[in-house]
Amino acid sequence: MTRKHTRTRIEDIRRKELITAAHRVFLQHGLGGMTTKRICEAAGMSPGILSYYFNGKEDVLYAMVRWNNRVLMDEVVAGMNRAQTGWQRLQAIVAGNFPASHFDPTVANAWLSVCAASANNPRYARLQHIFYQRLGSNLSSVFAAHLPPPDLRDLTLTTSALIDGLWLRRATGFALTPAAAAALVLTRIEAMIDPDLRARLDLA
Amino acid sequence: MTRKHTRTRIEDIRRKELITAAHRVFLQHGLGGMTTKRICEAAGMSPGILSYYFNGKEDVLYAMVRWNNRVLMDEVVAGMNRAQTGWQRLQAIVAGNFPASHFDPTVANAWLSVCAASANNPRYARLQHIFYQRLGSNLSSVFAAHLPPPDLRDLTLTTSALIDGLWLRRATGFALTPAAAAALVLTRIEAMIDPDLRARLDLA
DNA sequence: CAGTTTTTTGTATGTGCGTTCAAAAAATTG
DNA sequence: CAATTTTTTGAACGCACATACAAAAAACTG
Repeated sequence: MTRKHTRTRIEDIRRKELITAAHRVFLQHGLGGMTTKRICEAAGMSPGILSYYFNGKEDVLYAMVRWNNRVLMDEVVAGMNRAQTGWQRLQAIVAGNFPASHFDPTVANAWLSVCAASANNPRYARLQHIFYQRLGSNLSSVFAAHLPPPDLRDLTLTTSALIDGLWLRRATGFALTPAAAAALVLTRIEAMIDPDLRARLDLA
Repeated sequence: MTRKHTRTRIEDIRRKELITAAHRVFLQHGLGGMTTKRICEAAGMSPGILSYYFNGKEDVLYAMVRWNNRVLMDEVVAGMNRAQTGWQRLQAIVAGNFPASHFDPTVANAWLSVCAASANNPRYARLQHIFYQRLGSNLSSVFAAHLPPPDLRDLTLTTSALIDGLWLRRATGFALTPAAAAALVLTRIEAMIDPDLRARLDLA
């Protein structure tokens, strides 16, 4: 039992070390630049170790993307919980999609390479799907009581498209701060809803 | 002279054949799935031929992306020339960015893989830059006389981000027709400018 | 048609990758 | 400390690919 326990602990430690190492390589080289050698090197281990703790490179990448998505989602939820009004919840959602420490060309490109890879990787596609659904349900929690479903659908689509598009432009090196990006999205949302609704969001 | 002429003609023909073959492979497999073997096979030629007419695979890919961008730009310009009013010119610009025959998940993914590759390929990055600048200058030709530079800049950024974002969503399989995408973008632009300006665009 | 040049072929070569695995090292146990 | 199990190593293998190149085929020439 003690033996089993120790074994499991080390296994968990190594797996997490490999995942975070993979994340570092990912941010620096993008999904295409991630090689077994580089990941293990970044983790300070031998190349062969990867197959011992994972079923293959794909497993590490998937775990890494999953972990990364999880962190981002948690930040958004935390921000929403701190919010008092509907508009503040909206601010938290938008701001959470432009994390100050990660809205830069390198990270944007890395994220982009995952989107591109989703085309031929159902597991990545699934993670992306979940991500979009989460964004949609967050926005719904703000607007559902005030908008008919078709308008809500349009607003959700526009917002997510706008966010993605800004990330894409950032990937090309376009000068844009996280705050400016968030402000731009919020301004556009304001232009899309009627002033009456906008006012009500400051109360609820 | 005759000899030289013939040689050049065949060279041009083969190069174009390889480029269009590369384009077909590109649309089907994305940038990452393009191998010399596949390209030459699609062109009905032997694998070694590529090195004879190009300096390497990168050259073919670059020529292909360049050619593709050119075709898209030409369509937009043609549409703009047919337009009578400012609003119609805007419609042409937006519609031209959602070509009916190419706005589908496969093409969107292929395009996305180029964006991802731009990170480590200055030549692709340059093509992308030109593409965005062209979109910006087209939009400017509609709005420049009516908007101060900062507003114009914001409108251009929002519009291009929205367009890119919709392509990105389409890449994930999101159900969206070219017409619906164009209509959505136009609706959002309408919401961003004041009604007076909107009315004037139907005249000029 | 023989001679010459252009074009095409298919194989050979080198490279980088993911994965495997026997052996070494380290840790654990009695 | 010896025995056993767990963990790590690093070289070896197979595969896919871009490219080079000598040989073959085709086209052209006088």
